[in-house]
Amino acid sequence: MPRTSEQNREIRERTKETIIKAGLSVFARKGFYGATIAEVAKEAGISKGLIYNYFDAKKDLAKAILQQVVVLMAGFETAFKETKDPYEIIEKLLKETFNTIRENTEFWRLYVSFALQPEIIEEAKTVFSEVIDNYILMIEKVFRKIKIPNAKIEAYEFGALLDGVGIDYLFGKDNYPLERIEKHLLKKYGKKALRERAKAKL
Amino acid sequence: MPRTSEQNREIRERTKETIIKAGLSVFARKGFYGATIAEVAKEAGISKGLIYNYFDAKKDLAKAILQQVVVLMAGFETAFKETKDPYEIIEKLLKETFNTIRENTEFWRLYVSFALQPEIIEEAKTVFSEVIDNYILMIEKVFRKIKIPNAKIEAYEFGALLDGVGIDYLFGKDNYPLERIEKHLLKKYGKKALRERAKAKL
Amino acid sequence: MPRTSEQNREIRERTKETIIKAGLSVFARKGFYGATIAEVAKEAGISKGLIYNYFDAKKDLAKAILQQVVVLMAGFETAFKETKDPYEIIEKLLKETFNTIRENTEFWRLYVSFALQPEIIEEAKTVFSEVIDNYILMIEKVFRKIKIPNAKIEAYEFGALLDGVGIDYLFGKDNYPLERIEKHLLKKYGKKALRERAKAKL
Amino acid sequence: MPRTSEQNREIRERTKETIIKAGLSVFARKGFYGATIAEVAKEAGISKGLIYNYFDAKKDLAKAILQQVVVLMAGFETAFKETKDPYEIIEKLLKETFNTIRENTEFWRLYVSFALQPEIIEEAKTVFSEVIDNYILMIEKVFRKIKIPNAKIEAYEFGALLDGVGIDYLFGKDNYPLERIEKHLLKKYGKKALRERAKAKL
DNA sequence: TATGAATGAGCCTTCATTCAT
DNA sequence: GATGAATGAAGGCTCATTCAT
Repeated sequence: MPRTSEQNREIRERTKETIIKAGLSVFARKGFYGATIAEVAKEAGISKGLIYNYFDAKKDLAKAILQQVVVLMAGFETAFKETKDPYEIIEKLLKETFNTIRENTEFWRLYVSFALQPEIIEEAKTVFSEVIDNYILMIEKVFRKIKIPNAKIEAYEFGALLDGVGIDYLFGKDNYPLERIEKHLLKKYGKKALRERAKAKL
Repeated sequence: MPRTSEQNREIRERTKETIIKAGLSVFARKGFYGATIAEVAKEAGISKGLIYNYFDAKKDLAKAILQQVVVLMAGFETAFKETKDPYEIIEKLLKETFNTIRENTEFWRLYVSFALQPEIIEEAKTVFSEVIDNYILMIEKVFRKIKIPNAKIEAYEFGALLDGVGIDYLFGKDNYPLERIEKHLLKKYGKKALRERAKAKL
Repeated sequence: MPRTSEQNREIRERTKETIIKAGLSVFARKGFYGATIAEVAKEAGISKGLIYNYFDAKKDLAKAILQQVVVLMAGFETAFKETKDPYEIIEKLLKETFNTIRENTEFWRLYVSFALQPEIIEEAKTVFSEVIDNYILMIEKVFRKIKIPNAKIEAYEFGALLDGVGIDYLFGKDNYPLERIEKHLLKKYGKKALRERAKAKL
Repeated sequence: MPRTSEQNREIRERTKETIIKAGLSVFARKGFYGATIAEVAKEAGISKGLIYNYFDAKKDLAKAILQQVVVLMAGFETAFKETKDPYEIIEKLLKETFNTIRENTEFWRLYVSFALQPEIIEEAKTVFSEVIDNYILMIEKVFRKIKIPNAKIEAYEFGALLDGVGIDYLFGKDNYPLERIEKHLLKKYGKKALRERAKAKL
């Protein structure tokens, strides 16, 4: 008895998911060139050939993974849309970012890798630009709400700061004082400090 | 009549230089895996084989390029050793960094690439860690001199900030408000602002 | 519908066989360095890449061929384990060896090549040493059984003699009086002659 | 002042000698394919280029080396032309051969290598055939003189025996009972034994 | 849908050979 | 005659991709 098309759809979806997940893992660990279709297949527990049933080429798998990364990052942002208190948003954002840096280091690396090698996936740059822009925009709004002067540029600074911490941590993982920096920034961008900065301008 | 060994030394030096320069360019554009020895040779205007007369393997060329990058960065630092006024150091440092980001974008990219792929060159991580550590240390001293509280962690923040700006600029080059951020930071880390921060602590 | 693993096993076995056979032929004709993976592939009627689906490196193919040679030689020996009459064993051994020299000349050449170039396959020396040792040991036993004095050293002589004939035949194939030497040795190591030698000692 | 053509001739001769000597050494150690022109040059203490001033190609150097080997072997033979006593000739021959096997192992290997890979030097086979033929012929004469029956075929056997010992020694150097075999053969081909064999036939 | 054997283009590397000096 | 920098052909090996089943 052949499968119904509904069953097939489900299978396809599940398999695709599996492949992307495996790809995410392998790509993050090895980078685009270092990763092998064979290894992705192995990690996914399927055959090499099957991957080509779902993706036309290695690059297309990378594209799908990129999308996944974007989705994850988007989810990361929207998580704060419900939070009302702007100070709380910032605090959560900081904590969440530091957690990501700490725990999903490889994931971070993938994110940077993609962005650094636009020759692999043209879309990468555009896609990430958007993500970053949104991120910055969100921060900007928050800053604006709490009357931080120069909100826009301060938002850029905030974003760069976190990206920079992430990068520097990647470089010198073992000795990087990630915790201390986190505390430092939590204070610097804490309610009290931000309020003072807002006042100072007046 | 054979060439004198002096002549040969010169030739070798020049050719090596040529290769490294070409390598720097190609590696920066394509990344280690994306770059091809053939392309490096073409860019250098020499034969593939000749490269192996100077470097044992692709990795060794990468290593040499890495060294070059380090030398440049080291020169970058020492440039400020003569400057006495701490406020001036910071100003110069900022301006210089922004110039590098703006003009040597590809160079920047290579720097990050290397650091992100320690599988390629083991030394990369160590080497960059040291460079960064020195950089941070220098800033820390300056901050300490002008009584910025938390000098060490502030130095880390400063370094991360600049790295982050560099990265974000790489991501979204065309729309990134590099100039405005530069101005912003020049103010934020300007004499006046820093003095206030020093006082504030008291 | 994918092939059953049984089918795959069969395919792999057959292909591997094909490759080894082609390798044996090409290696014997050209030697390890002279032989080309491309040529082996061509001789096997497959693509270059496929060889690496079965062997990690050229050396490993050589190793497999070496094993094949060893298997053949081992089979060669065991063939006489059933024969009881020691004189018959020697006669058969001689005839068999001369047949091999005559008909499997290339095979012989490969055998010697491998043994002469242990840089290529470390195991070669060990492996062949064992084969030879066994061979000598077998002869020694036979000699001992028929009371030939100095059985051990005579066995070494016997082995050297046959190896030497093989080599000399390789050198000067066309003019080498292989048949006459065979007859000569059949007589010299024939029942009658050996019995006399045994008696002589008394 | 330019060199006289006589001086030049001398220089050329000496240099050629040096190259061949170095080549002999390197080829013996590494085999034809394993040896490198660069290494030969280094061993000779000259430049790569200079070799091509004396030999058109690697093969031609090999050919010259081959000739050298032949000369050495020929000298080996002629050394006995003066000896009158046939028994002494055989004894000397045996001792000399075993010495060569023992001390000039690498040289032996080269000899065999050349003979085994006629695709490298076509002449090798012819040349060695001649050498061997002469060798055999000489033995044959000696055997004939002392009335050994079947002198010709016995000579072939004698030659094969020595070649075989050489090969087997190459295979299993460390454990091969070279000394004992030497003694054994010295007895077997000693005056007393040979005389008996001569008588036996009558 | 799924498998993995098979293909072949492409890349790194070696090294005999050439050539400017 | 001598040097060694430079060339380029060739070969080993990898791996994305195809295809028969």
